[in-house]
Formats: sequence, structure tokens, C-alpha cells
Amino acid sequence: MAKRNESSVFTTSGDDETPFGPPLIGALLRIPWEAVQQHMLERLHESDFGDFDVAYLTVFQYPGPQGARPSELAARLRISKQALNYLLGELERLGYLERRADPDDLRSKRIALTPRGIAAVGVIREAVGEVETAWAQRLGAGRFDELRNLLLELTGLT
Amino acid sequence: MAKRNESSVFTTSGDDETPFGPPLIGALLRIPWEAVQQHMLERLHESDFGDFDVAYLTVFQYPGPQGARPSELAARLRISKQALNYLLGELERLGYLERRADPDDLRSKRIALTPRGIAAVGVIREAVGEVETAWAQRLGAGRFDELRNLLLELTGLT
DNA sequence: CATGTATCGTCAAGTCACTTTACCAAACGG
DNA sequence: CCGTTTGGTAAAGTGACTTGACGATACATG
Repeated sequence: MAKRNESSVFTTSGDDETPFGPPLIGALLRIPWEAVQQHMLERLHESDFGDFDVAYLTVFQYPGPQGARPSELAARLRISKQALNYLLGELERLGYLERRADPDDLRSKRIALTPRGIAAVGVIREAVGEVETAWAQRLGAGRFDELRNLLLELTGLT
Repeated sequence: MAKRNESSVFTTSGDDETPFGPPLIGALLRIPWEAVQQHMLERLHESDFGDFDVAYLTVFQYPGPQGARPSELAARLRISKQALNYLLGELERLGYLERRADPDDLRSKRIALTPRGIAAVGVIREAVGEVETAWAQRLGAGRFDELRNLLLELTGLT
């Protein structure tokens, strides 16, 4: 194995500082996503949410925790329910959400965002909106819509 | 605390199950990126790289660690050089790379991938290629190229 | 009804990828 | 030369995770 050292696919440049080719779709998705995430955090910290940690973004991932049961949410996020429970404890302590009793199942809880949590979600969505505006300016509105539609089709979120 | 039991702020839509709107660009980027990442890991584990941990993907992020100095790479990845050094230790222990002396600077090291490390990179790139093929089929080759070009322009990687 | 089993949240303990702090050695700029 | 900067690393602590175990509730089956 590992005979892949020669320029079969790496014909982009003659520089052996970059033995790898052009950026693949992985990097092309990761980099702008990280930009979005960072902007969300910046805006949160500028607002009244200086205590909002990066880790909490997991919990607020689309479509958010509102009304969900902890077990269900943990499965959706693909983390253990204990891990989620830890994060929920932090978020409850900071006043972003509450764990309320589920009226239909005495074993279960339901996650309910507090006004503070809802406000944080608002800031997050605003921040993403700002990024979208900036990118729409860079690409042109039509091409940005195109990008969004392509991603929408790709993710199957329709 | 805060017995805010009623729908004070849930005025965005009539349905309080989904107080949030459609998926924003954040989710649209995150979801396919996670798919790529997961596929990379699956392929690595199917190959001879069962010991390749998710965390190591950070180090192999485009354009990869080959020839880099630890400090430089840590800055690029935006983690502390100690954190990177820990990962490099693991990767060196597993035979993916070596830290060699820098001929130009006695303080410094240079990261050099071993054949095993180069092979792993090959598997990673193959895996991403498979995802690209699948997506090109779903969207159509032309529209996938369009997607790639839009992302390329967005990331500024040209 | 009774009873075994699956599911819910949570406690406990351990893991490990990070952090900050602190050093020393080599490079560099007067 | 000598003060400052830079590169790698050791040590200790942190926290977001993991697996394991547990009591309580729900549910399906006899």
C-alpha cells in the first residue's frame, strides 16, 4: 500500500510542500460552517450571553430542543443521554431552559426554553442571517440562493 | 425557578412544536459536512486504520500536517500547541507520522507522515471522493460542480 | 390481574482532548 | 554580548464526553 506518493492525482502544482491535491468537498463544507459557528458565538458573547459555551451549540442545533424529550434529543444529536443530561443541567443552571414533567409519561421530561433561551436562539438566528447576507453579497443573491437550494437538496431537508 | 409556563413569546407561528423557522445555512453546511466526516471514519476503520480516532481528523484537515512545524500547525488549527503536541504524540505512537528535527532551526521540529500516514490520507481522500460521486449522482454532475464552485468561491480557497 | 421486559432520567466513575502555567533551549535583534 | 522572542514540552487542572448501574414508570403478554 501507500504507493500513492507520485503525481497521479496531484498534478495541480509541482510543490512538494503540498503533496495533497486541491481542497475536497469536506474542507469546502467545513470551512464555511466553522465561519458560521464562530460568528454565532461572537454575537452571543456580544449580547447578554457571555456564558454561552461552544458546547451548548450542540443542543441548539436545528431544529432545536424545544419540546423534545431528553432521550429523543440525545438520539438525534448522537450523544449519550447522560452527556446530554449534563449539558441540560448546565443550560438549566444558566437559565436557558427547563426540564418539565411530561404530562403523558411520568418517566419522561420535556425540554422547555425559557425566555432567555428563546432570546439566545434569536441571536443565533440573527447571526446566521448576517452571514447569509454577507455571502449573498459576495456571490450575488441569485447564486447564493442557488447554493442554498443545492445544499437543501443535498441534506434532504427539502 | 421561573414558572414561565405559558406561551408568552411563542408568537412566531401558530404551532408551538416548531417555534423556529426553516433550516438556515448553518445547518445546511453542518449536516453534509458531518456526513462526509462519518464516511471518512467508516472507510478508515474498514481499512487497516481501526485505531484512527475522530480527534485525529483535526490534524489531517486540509491541507494536512505534512512538513509543517507543530507551532505553525497548532496556529492553523486554532488549538494550543500543547493540545496538538498531545495529538502528535498519539499519532506518532500509532505510526502515522514522525516529528523530525528541523534542519534550519534547532528549536523546531517538522512533521513527516510515515507510509502508514500517507496511506491513511489516501483512504480519507478516497472516502471523500466516494461521497462526491454519490452527491454528483444525486444532484447531477453539472449542479454538483456548481455547488463545488460556489463553496470554493465562498471559502476563498480559489 | 400479575409479571417480565423495555424505556425514562439520573448518579457515579472513568476517559481524554483540551486548557493554563511554567520552563528551557535556540534564535534574533540591538 | 545580552534582553527578548519563539519553539517544543512537562505538569496540573477542566469539562464534555463515555460506560455501568439503578429505581421508577410504561407496556405487552400470560
